[in-house]
Amino acid sequence: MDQASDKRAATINDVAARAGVSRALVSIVLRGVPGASDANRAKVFQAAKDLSYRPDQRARLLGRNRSTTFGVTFGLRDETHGELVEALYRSSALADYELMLSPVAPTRHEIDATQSLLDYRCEGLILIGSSLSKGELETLADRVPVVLITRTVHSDKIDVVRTDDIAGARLAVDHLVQLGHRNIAHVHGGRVAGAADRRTGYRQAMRQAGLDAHITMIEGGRTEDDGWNAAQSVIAAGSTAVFAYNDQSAAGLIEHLRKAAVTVPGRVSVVGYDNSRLARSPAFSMTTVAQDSDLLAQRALELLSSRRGTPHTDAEQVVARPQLITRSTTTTPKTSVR
Amino acid sequence: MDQASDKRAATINDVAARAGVSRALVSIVLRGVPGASDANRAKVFQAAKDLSYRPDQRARLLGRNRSTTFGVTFGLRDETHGELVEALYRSSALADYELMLSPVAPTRHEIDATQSLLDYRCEGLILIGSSLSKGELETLADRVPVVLITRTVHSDKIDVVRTDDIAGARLAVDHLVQLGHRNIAHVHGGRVAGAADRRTGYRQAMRQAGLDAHITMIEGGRTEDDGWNAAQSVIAAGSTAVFAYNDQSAAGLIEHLRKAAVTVPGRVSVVGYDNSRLARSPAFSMTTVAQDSDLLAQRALELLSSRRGTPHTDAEQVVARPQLITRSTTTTPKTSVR
DNA sequence: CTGTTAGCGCCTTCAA
DNA sequence: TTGAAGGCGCTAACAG
Repeated sequence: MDQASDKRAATINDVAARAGVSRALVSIVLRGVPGASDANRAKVFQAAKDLSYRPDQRARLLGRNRSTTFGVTFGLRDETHGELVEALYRSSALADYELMLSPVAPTRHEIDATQSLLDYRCEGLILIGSSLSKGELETLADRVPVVLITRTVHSDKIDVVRTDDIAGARLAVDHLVQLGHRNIAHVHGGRVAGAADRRTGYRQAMRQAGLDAHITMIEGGRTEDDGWNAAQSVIAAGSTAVFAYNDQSAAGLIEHLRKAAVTVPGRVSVVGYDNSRLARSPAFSMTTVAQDSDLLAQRALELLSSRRGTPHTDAEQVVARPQLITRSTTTTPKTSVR
Repeated sequence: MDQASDKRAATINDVAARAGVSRALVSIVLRGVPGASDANRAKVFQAAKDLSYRPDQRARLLGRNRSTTFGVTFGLRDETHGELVEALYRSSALADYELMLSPVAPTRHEIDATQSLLDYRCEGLILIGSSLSKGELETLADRVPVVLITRTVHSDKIDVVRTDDIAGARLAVDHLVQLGHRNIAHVHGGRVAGAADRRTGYRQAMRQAGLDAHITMIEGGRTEDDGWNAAQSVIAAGSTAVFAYNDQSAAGLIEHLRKAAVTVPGRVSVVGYDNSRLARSPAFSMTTVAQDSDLLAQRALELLSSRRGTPHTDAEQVVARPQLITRSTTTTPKTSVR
């Protein structure tokens, strides 16, 4: 076994030598472009297989001076980001683009994450739940097409693909209103991406239902802890229903309520957001608002692909429709409200 | 702004031209190796800055015929994998190695994930929670050093860095025994990485406590659903305590128990595994067994770094000690057991 | 201390 | 259909 001793990976030269043809021919055959006899084609394939040859990506992309690679930043701690990344891989399998991942974490700033992607000369960047400033984003967009998922920015240089969170929030609140709730609180997401829209949607729906007086904003966040910490305020406010920023915080809230002997949905109904694993799990079986990850991913990829050559003319805003999923954390109010 | 119109990224030639020196000199200066006058050094830095130049990684790594990059595969759906990846980035910041991520998902097999890493000529592979067969792993190891995290394999070609799960399980069970429990069940992890060791540890600890007769294995898994589904069996078995495969399944189990009016820890104590976000959250505040992610990550990186040149002589098995973290899902049994 | 030269592994004309 | 030559952007060994 000459490749165990000689650990260096096989190159195109090795394949050419073994097949007894020129390097160029190997390249032609392996890329599947016309220009080789069937006999040679077979020889090359055989040789490549024998050597378990795979072209060096670095050389491949460098050589043709294109990377055909899109860079993706995402939060390692954020479960919904993971689902989007999965969806991106699913969609990109069909396209002729590769994906390169660059995680964001408390110890790895988003700027560093994008920089490393740029160092590989990615031809486009997909930023999931970015928290970069508009200025930083536009600086990036000057170098390479950028599309945001799960976050909005008003700039003609940056494409945005997102769910209509205002509509999503309204879906949630309308559902609760229809069930007969009036004291509906919102445990919001603070400054997190998308939180502002969900607040807006909540307010709109409440006003439209004539419940202006019952609008109750409660400090929250995106983690279980944040939901947990909001429980006291929910109880104090005498709400019979809560719309939470996301499923995670809803889960923490539900836990705390139940621990305080406030049954869910018996005494308080709860609606989450994202239709995450947690919400789907029988442990919570949570009524929630689902985003269409596959659609978002697909559109993001399409936008980036279409940006080749065309620089940031006018950016597009793709807005996907959310969907309410009714499970078992919501029901009609038992107690009439004061 | 010539770089907005000319969108092509600056190359080393551009920098050299602007600084009025040769390309080689630029390379020397930018790499920080000796061999340039201070005057030129300054000029090069200035030029590079003006052009906001960053070397092309593909060319850089290709040129010196080393990638100085380790590839990492991980499960997008697995929260503990995310924590390990974070730890890897933390440790690698100190080393002279880059990391390249390649996710595993239902639609992206682990083999494809590793292949893509190999295509970039990573100099080492870190496989988190791999589910490849021993044969597949050894084939990989023939091409490049491989280290496994969170999974064991008995091969002299493959390094393993893991927590002593047998000890971890014993920690959990001993804790319950000391509290006075006797009917202690184990909701196990099935065929998932690490599950076998945890079963072994559970059995050992039970026997050692003279509780052979009370050994109760209950079908589980790694998700909330699996824990949820195990609840009926736990109740049926009349257990006063449960050691679960991991925090996620423990959470599902706790939810179901509470819903069935079986208080935790009042009627049943529960110990999880991993000290994940869920366990730490006040919503669960779970007694659990913690793995030292930072240590695992650091040792994995060290092993790979030391494997340069030295082929798979004898593989090492690094075993980290787990730690019991007592929180509020465990207490002394109230009901005496039959 | 500087610049020239020759690769790294692949792709892409172009002529044979 | 095939092979030779040049280039991608960078590094590194070598003379000047």
